[in-house]
Amino acid sequence: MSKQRAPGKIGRNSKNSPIRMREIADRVGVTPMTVSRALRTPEKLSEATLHRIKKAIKELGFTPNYAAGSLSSKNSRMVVVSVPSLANSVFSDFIEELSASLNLHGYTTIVGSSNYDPAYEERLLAGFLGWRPSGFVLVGTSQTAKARRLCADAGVPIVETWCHTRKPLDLVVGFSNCDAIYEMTKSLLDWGYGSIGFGYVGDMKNDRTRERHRGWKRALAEAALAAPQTQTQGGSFSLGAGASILNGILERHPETDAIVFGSDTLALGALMECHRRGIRVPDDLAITGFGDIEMAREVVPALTTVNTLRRNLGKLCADVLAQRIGGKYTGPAMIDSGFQIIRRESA
Amino acid sequence: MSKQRAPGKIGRNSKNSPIRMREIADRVGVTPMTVSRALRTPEKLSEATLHRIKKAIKELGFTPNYAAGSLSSKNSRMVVVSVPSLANSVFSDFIEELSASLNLHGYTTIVGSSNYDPAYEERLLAGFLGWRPSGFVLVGTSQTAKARRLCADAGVPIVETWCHTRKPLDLVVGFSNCDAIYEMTKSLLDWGYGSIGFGYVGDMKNDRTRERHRGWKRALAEAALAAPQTQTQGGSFSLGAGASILNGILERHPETDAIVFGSDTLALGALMECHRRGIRVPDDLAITGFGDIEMAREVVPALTTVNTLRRNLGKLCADVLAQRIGGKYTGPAMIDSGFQIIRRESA
DNA sequence: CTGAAAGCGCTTACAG
DNA sequence: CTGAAAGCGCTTACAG
Repeated sequence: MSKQRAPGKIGRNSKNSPIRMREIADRVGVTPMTVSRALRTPEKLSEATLHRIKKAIKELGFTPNYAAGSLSSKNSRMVVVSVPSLANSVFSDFIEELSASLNLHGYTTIVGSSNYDPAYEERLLAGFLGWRPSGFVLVGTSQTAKARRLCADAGVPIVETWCHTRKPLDLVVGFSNCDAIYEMTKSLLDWGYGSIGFGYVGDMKNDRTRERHRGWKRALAEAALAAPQTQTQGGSFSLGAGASILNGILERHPETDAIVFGSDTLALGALMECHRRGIRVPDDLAITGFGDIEMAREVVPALTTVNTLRRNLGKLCADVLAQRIGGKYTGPAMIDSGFQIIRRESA
Repeated sequence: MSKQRAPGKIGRNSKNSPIRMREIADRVGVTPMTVSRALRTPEKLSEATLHRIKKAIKELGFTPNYAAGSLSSKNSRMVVVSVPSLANSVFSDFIEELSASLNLHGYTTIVGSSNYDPAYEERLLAGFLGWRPSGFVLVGTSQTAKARRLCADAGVPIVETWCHTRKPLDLVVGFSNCDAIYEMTKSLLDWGYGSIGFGYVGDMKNDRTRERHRGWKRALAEAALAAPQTQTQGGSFSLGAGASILNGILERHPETDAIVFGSDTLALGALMECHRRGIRVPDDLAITGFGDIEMAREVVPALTTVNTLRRNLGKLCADVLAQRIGGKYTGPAMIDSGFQIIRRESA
């Protein structure tokens, strides 16, 4: 099927007329400044002039050069978003909503996916700084110290999200990971489970992992239960990691009757492993996740999990950041976006 | 947990020293032009000067202003990528690899997710044009005619991917959707299935859907089999849609012994529905997907599917586009990235 | 190997 | 309501 035809010249179809405000202005008989006003502050123009300019813009197919605008106004209208991963739909849904909402406010979104690697995240953020972003959205607080300084020193609004924190760079819009897992673990205790493990990936340098772990431990401590069963796994948030964690916990603590996982992906991987091993869920073992991705609802048995309202959160972050950039934000420095425990069949 | 503390002033930590090439130049005792050369063409500088400039850049923490560079060089080093969705990991994996590779080549990636809505995609692309991108990566060929014209008229390299096409805008790097589903359907026939349905979402305006449908039909025609069982579903590529499609096909064609789905998500949704309805897979019904997402490998029974090597494809698109932008691409106008039929338990 | 001049396409800050 | 001048921070295209 591979055609060996060589590619053509670029720009054949191009009109090759670099349309600037100058061209619009000339056609209408005004100066470029008036064209600029038609785009930014149309209310300052006479209706007749505005109408003719708009017509010329449409006819000539003019799109203003953002780089020029960014340079002269010192306002890039660009927002940098740093997420740990794109592969997990909790983040891709969040970004889709965030990006669409920011677009409505007139901002372009640049997404950096660090793959849970703070060093790579730092390099990405350092590079994005060249665009002189108008604002940042950072998932979590576990960036390197240098990366956090770089963002803060940019002197523009920052929204930290997907977490709570006592030392925000600027604004925080998110949920309490600790409270969410605390509630989930307490619910399991209420439902009669007594030997509850915790499964996660990576290490406690990650703020969300650390907080979720803390919530689990706190709930067990309050119930005067020991909290021995915890299991981690190097590598990434994969289904396979969930299976490994399950096996690790059951090997060392066969009495375990429930496992709280730090993500839906891990929980689903464990659930699949239960199918393979013939472990009945929830009769032999209860499993809970975190995120409420679509598969959580559709898998058999359906997964009990935490929903963190990620689409709402994306819109909220966008709206708050846009207001803050515009100097119109008057709300608190920290907004709790909440969460919901969703009980299904797996626990 | 929500603190009612008001947010602080922005830029408190900011050094408030707008570091430009001017500042670096002054400190070293050269002109900004020499600093510019240190970044773009270091081989043209004396080693001593280069060393001192690099030192000053590091000490002052200088990042060049990309907007200024973009404006003066008419080279934004920005690549626009348009995908139908971020939620499906086939695309998020592709983008992660594409974006990381483009970053290595010195390009910033702007991602637009259209949610399978060509009208929205057109608006997104039109907006991105303001950044004067250096290149485009477009998934599929089903953009609106106007959107395709906008990209072509930008006069920069374009890579169309995730497909083959006879009328490329510029370059094509992708796989044949028709061949892939043809091979899958033929395999099912080889494995003894005789009444094979096809499940998809949306309509035949989408080039990938159309091609996959064609592949299925062709395989059945070659085997002198009728191809009655096809079922679509409005809405999006969700697990729920997969379940609906399954039910629709089985209701109208109870003799169906295999269903080829146009995506893993649909296939997995159908598989879950089989669990709920007590339909044994593959004994009562075989199911195949498209994409080979992680869950395909881990689900029970594991899913037979098509792997389209999306990470390789992302890197390939990035490398080809970067070469083409640099005027160094000498390969064919169309590169076949291939696919693999992955047989697992579900068929 | 390095520099002085001009300009990229906008917006700011005055003026009228 | 509209315009003329200056400048944002780089790079191009000469010069030497």
